[in-house]
Parts: sequence; structure tokens; C-alpha cells
Amino acid sequence: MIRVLLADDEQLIRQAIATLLGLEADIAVVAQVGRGDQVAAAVAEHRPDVVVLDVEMPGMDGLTVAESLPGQAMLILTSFGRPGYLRRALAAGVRGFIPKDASADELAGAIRKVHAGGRYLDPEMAASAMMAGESPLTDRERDALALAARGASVTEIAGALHLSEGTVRNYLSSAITKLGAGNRIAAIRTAQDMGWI
Amino acid sequence: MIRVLLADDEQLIRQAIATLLGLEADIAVVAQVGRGDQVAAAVAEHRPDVVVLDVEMPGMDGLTVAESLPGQAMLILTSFGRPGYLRRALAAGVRGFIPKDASADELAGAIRKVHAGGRYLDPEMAASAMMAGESPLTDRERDALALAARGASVTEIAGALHLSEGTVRNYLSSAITKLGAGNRIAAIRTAQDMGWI
DNA sequence: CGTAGGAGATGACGAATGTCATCTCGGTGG
DNA sequence: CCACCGAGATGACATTCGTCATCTCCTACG
Repeated sequence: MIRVLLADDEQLIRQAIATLLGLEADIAVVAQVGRGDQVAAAVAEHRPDVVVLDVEMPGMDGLTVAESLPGQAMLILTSFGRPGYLRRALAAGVRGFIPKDASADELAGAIRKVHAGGRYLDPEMAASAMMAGESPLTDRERDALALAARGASVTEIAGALHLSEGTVRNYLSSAITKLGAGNRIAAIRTAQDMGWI
Repeated sequence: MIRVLLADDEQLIRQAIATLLGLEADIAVVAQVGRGDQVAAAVAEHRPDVVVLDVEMPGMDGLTVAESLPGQAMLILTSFGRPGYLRRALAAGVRGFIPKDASADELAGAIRKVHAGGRYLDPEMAASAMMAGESPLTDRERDALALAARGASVTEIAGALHLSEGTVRNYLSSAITKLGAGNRIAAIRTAQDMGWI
């Protein structure tokens, strides 16, 4: 019997997936949590064989959670096929990555693969991640762009990052260039779509 | 028996919710679609009692679908509690509005209410919609801001809207002021969070 | 030791943005 | 008929952005 921990912020989804997985003879959902920052405690308590993580969660996002659980068998389940998500997940030791528009069979199959020590990456997501390559942004460019994405002005970004305003403009400028965008807003959109911020 | 049509783009979610609803004695899921633009045809074919619509769907979003089905009993199911969504839904004659982090019981209850001709609005969402009031933006301001949100420059927006660049700047400026934002990007974020664009 | 390279700062400059006051021109209501 | 109002246009102006070339440290590395 494969013991599964389910982490997803939407109760209906969590409950529904738990029900579906419960129909599989060899899978048992032993715990459910609705926040990223509750996963670690639940893992410690229930010692699941496989942890199924949503990326978008309050408290702590699924990728950060994954990074904090080395050695644990994990599978990421996400709505958004952002290439950057897959990269971060793989870097964190996650062996399964599946979109929410997969079928229940695929999910169950992926859980079994991951439990057996194998990998399961959604083929389409893997392909788009390959196509996209990895983020061309440096850490600083990413930080500056992420703050800009929240509506911060150059002055505010400079304050938050302890940089001069000119430097911030330089970073944003080079991020815009690297992303092939025409302005800050387009750069933000691209970076978000790719999962780079 | 309440005949339900389920429209949601994520197969796993759709399948899972269908399974959950199937456990209810008086509810039967008679059809499922994964795209907004397939809902009308499916409704014509299956004549469901209640249509459950996700807001975020490819092809056509759930709110637009709702507006195109006057008289049909509908229930909106969404991840995002954007106040503007609720308003649009109510204006389109939708009588049920429920977040994806509700429980299956609540969903089933809401479906029964809507089928019986009643209303079910998630209390929390209704409250935040009341707090937020309705969009302060004029149509033009909204259009301009929506295009800006996609990364368009003032020149491009002016072209798309058949306005002069100065007028576009005026609209954007007044949108920024009305939303209490410091710049275009912050205005975009606010408007998106509220479901106003 | 010497030096290449990266992070950050600076200054300059043109282009885009944000803000205002003002003007035009079709309605619309009295 | 006329005053009024709202959508849109215009022009002007101060900022803020986006871009570049250049300069300073600091660090890794041969």
C-alpha cells in the first residue's frame, strides 16, 4: 500500500483527488494539508511514502517545500506548466511532475513510478521546458523584476535591494533585453509565464 | 435526479469532482467539457438542470459563457475570489458562486439550491465583493489598462483602441489615480486582483 | 603578484510615462 | 434654442524609464 500525503490549498480539489486515489487498490491517502508551511509537520507525523504537492499554496509554495524535504519521494501537481517550475522541482530532487489536466490514471501511475524510485515527467511539460531552456536572468535581475512585478517603483526596489537606483534601472534594462520584451510590463509577463519569477 | 454539466479545463479536477458528485444520491453528472466554447453545444445536447462553470478556461471564460446562456441554472466554481467575478456572474443571471476551496458538501448543497431556484453565494466572497464595491473604471479606462497589462505600449494601445496617444495616457493616468496606485504596473495588479480587467 | 571578471555605481540622454489645464464636438435635457 | 455634460484630443511639463559607456571595488585564479 502506497501511503500518500496530499498538499493543495483548495479543499474541494484535495478532497476530490483523495477520493479518486482512494479508488485505487494500492494507494491510500493518509493525510491532507492545505498550506505549504504545514507539509513538513505532516510529513514528520505521518511518514508518507509519496508527497503530492501543489505549487500554488499559501504559507509556502510547493517548490520551496520540496527544497526543504530532501530525500522524500515527491510529486508536483500544478495548474501551470511553467518551464521554470519543472527545473526548480528537478533541482529539488522531485521525481514526478504532472499537470492538473492529466487523468486520474496518469496521476496514479505517476505516484507508483515515483514510489518505485522512478521518474514521471509529463511529456508535454518536459518538452516545453527543454524548448524554453533555463532562465537567462541573474539573481539580481530576477529580484528586481519580481519586485517590479508587484508594482514597486525603481526607488522602492533600490531600497529593498540595497542598491542604487541607477543599478536597479540597469538590471531591469538588461532583464528586458534578455527576455526580448519591449518594456518592463512585457518582461514581467514573460518571466511569470516561464516561471522565472 | 439533478442532471449536472461540468465545465472545467483541468481534467483531473473535472474527473475528481464528477466522482465526488456521483456519490450524492440525487446528483448525476451527465456531461463534462474542458473548454468554454464547448459548453453551449453540450448544453443543447444534454439539457442539464444545472451547469457548473469554472471561470478560467480556454476558448471562452466561464463568465462570458454564463452571459451567453440566459435562463440556464448555473453555478460558478472558481479558484480566485475576485470581487468583479461575482458581480459579472450575478449580472449574467448566475445564482451560485462558490470557491474551489469549499467542501464537497457545500458544492452539492449549492447545486441543490440553484436547482431549486434559490441562490448560493459563498459568504466570504459575497462579503469581499461588498467591501470592494464595483469597478471605478470606465469602459475605456478598463480597455486601455487591459491592453497595458499585456505589455502593450501607449502607441500600441492607441492603435488598438483607435484613440490618440494623449487620450490613452489620460485614461491610464485616471485609472492609476482611481485605483490608488503609484504607477501603471501597480494599477494593473490591483485591477486584476479585483477581477476588474 | 598580476589580472580578468563580476557586482555595483555613476552620469548622461532620449524616449516613454504621468499629470493638468484646456479645447472641440455630439448628444441630451430643459 | 441653448446650456450642459461626457468622450476624446491637444499641448505642455515634470518625472520616470530604458540604454550606454565608463569607473570602482572585490574576488577568484593562474
